[in-house]
Amino acid sequence: MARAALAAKAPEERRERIMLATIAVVRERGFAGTRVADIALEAGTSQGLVLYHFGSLAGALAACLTMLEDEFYEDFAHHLAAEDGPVERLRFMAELAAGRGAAVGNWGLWLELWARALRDPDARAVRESQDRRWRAALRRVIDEGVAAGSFSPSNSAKSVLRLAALMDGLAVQLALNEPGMTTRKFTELWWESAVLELGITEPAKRGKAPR
Amino acid sequence: MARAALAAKAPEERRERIMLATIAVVRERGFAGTRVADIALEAGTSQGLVLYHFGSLAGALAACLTMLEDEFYEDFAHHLAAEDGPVERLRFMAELAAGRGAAVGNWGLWLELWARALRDPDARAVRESQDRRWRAALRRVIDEGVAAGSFSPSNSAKSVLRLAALMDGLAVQLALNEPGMTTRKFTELWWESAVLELGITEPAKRGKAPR
DNA sequence: GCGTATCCTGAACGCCTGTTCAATATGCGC
DNA sequence: GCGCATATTGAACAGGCGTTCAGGATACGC
Repeated sequence: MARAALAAKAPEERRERIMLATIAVVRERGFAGTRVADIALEAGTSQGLVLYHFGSLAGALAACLTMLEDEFYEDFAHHLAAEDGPVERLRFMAELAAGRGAAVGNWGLWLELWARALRDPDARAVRESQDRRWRAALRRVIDEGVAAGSFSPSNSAKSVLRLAALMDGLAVQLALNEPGMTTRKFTELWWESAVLELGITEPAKRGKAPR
Repeated sequence: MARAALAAKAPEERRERIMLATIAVVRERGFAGTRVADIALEAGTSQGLVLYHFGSLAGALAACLTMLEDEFYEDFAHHLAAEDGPVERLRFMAELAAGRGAAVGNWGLWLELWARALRDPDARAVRESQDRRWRAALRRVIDEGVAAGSFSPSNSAKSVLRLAALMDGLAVQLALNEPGMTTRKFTELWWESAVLELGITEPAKRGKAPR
């Protein structure tokens, strides 16, 4: 029984280890620089096995993309629900976005994804889905804040677009280590914009809200 | 004499044609997908000549990067100076950014550049230089507006960062053809943000300023 | 006109790398 | 234990592609 479970799981574990290795390599070398040999080395398996499980290098990359997507969102939704009010939730999103460097898939990976999405339909689908989910979450938090009287945006749909876009733009600088751009600065700049956009009055209890 | 001038220029023209071809191919296939053969075909020359002039594929790509940089900025600086006030100039920058799709090097190329800048020092230098120049221009326009009494930002340094980042973020959506994101929407969203950030009162005379 | 430096070509070379495959190992049902 | 299905390996293969190179064209100085 124990051995049966192990046996049934062992290949699955190998498979997952390969996916994790793929993410690691992509993060280090980029999509264009990722080789089957690198993945195999990182995963501690043979090249053949990578192809056995995923059919091709492209297949492995695609699998790692969808894994990234799910992984990130699972964490996010879980933690977001734990926050106890719209202002806190918004604050949480700001900090999470700023911290994507440390969390799963740093922003560099996102830049890679954007560029790849220009040509690869899989990448495009993943990034579009991510984006949609992120904006929907933002939208929900803002609506909640409006209902609670904490926010008073002049046009909440536009505010969602702008605040989401601002995050992406700040992320570019963060990912490229623009001198002067830090996680803290990211949060600060974005939060001030949110305050301006949404007319936030009540300060967030969590985190060190700038000004 | 005429022949001498022709002879002296012909190789230079060939060289430039190759650079232009390189840009064209990169725009179509991306950096990772650009081959020496593609460039040669596009330029109507032999593969050998590309290597003769630029030493290597990487050399050709680097040359096309710096060419892109100069080309864009030349146009920009020229037209910006032609506008006749801070509000108009700011408006011009918004429209130019939104229209980078049509102008030299569409936004897709920029995404490529960002991703490449993660690993390639040349790309990083180009994109950093571009970014710095763009922000400096924004800064100058804003300062001018403050001096003229048209703008009253609470913190102009931060406004520059945010407005520049917002452009990049909106650009991602534009480059990826996010449904609902158009050149017009780009300008509209950004301009409203600028109004909010800078407390612009006087409307721009040029262009169809939203609201 | 002739030699020479520069420019240009296209074929050949050789490396890199994704993929295939035959052989081997592993574990499970019986 | 036996046989079969699945998993795993590593070596060989093949195609793509950057780079090299030997040769030819071109134009200029003399």
